Amino acid sequence: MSRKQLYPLVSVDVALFCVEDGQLKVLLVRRAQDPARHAWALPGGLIQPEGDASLEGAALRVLRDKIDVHVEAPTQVATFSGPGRDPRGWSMATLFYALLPRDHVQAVEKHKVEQLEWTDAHDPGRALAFDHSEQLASAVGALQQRVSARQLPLHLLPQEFTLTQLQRTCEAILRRDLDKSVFRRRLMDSADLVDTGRLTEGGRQRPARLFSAAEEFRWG
Amino acid sequence: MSRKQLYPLVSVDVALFCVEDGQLKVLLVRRAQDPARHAWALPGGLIQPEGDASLEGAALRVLRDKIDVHVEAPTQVATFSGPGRDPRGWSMATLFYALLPRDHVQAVEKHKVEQLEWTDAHDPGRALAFDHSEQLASAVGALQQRVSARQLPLHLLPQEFTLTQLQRTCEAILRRDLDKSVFRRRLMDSADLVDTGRLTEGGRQRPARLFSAAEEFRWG
DNA sequence: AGAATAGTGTCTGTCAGACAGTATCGC
DNA sequence: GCGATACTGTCTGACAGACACTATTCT
Repeated sequence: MSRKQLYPLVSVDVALFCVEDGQLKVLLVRRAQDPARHAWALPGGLIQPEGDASLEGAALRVLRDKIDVHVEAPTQVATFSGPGRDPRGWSMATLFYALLPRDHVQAVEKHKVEQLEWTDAHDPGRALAFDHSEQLASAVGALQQRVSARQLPLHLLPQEFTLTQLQRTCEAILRRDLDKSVFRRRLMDSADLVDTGRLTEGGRQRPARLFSAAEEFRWG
Repeated sequence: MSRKQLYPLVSVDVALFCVEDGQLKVLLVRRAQDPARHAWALPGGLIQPEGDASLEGAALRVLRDKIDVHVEAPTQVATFSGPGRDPRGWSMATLFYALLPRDHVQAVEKHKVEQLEWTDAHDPGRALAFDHSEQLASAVGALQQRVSARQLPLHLLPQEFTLTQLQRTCEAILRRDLDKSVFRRRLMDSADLVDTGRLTEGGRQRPARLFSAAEEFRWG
């Protein structure tokens, strides 16, 4: 690209998280087009000023078109920029993360993308295209900070869940064990949780109470 | 502007803070050019892909060109976007804030800008151009969050300062009084402060110890 | 001595961590 | 009863808030 560049390339990238097998996972796509064809990357795409109402709208569109999935409230993390991060020229990418409930993890493959894969978000085990390795680390850090600050990652859980499931989810995000007693004591006061009155069934142990997110719960 | 828009307008805006008279202040400029000519706004400007190494570099350039000032480490807050925020079309602006030491507050006026003014950052007392009122609130919030999380706003202070000055600075940011004993107790452990061994002179009361930022201190 | 600001000591309540104990299910 | 998981109680140490106290300068 040797044209005189008046405008930067503007895109959004999305770190879509889920928790499975006690592990925080992120969705990676194998790129089907240049640049960085065949490399693993976070899903992303260029802004479409005609169609997008905002960067957040663009992030939702990317998830809808590439992964065929809808999420609540993508959260903006930061904007990465510079002349070197994309071979096509001066570019910037605004990074979002989003949380996918564990019972929605049937991400359907679509066109344009060769392959999808859920990978350990803390250690994807490969270099990602562009600056996406750095972006992923930022997104994980932002998510951890939120959870450390007592925000409950309820969007990662099914409609109804037990306190133990919630604890395991937080542990997967923070990558350390939490004390059950401390964890529950803090949740006593939480206005974000509603006791449904129902209990788990079918386990071969004492049933657990089922909770759901309060009507007013918002991530952010 | 009715041309079919392929690229969004990309700019940076900067909330430059200082603390003066026990008040957190932000630098506003009166715009000399359309759009929003004559309106008060945060200093900002369009990205120049030819010259800027990154968005942060663009923020530094804006401060240098418009205000003739250099600051340490502008901090990225968020990116605002949408078709409606600038009359010229689909636009996005990445917001930074920066801290100016109280002894550097001789911001020189330059061309392009009609007027500069330091204004109460918590209550600028006027509507700002574009979405800059919202941006300012975000920047203040981000700064407050940092200070609440124990980060010391040393870049707002002169080279050497007393603990009382530091406390007054934090109070101006958080807009509430802090307890002297508690404040100092926490600073005992801080690796960010170095006791210079010098004392204030010239006051008509007991001299105070002078501190400076540690070599390793970084904002962020 | 008195004003003014610098700096310290101490009591108390809150809360996190650690860990042990009790409860209730299936088998 | 036993294994397994759900849930609760309690001790302790760290720390924040509140507030009174001492220290050191100038006038």
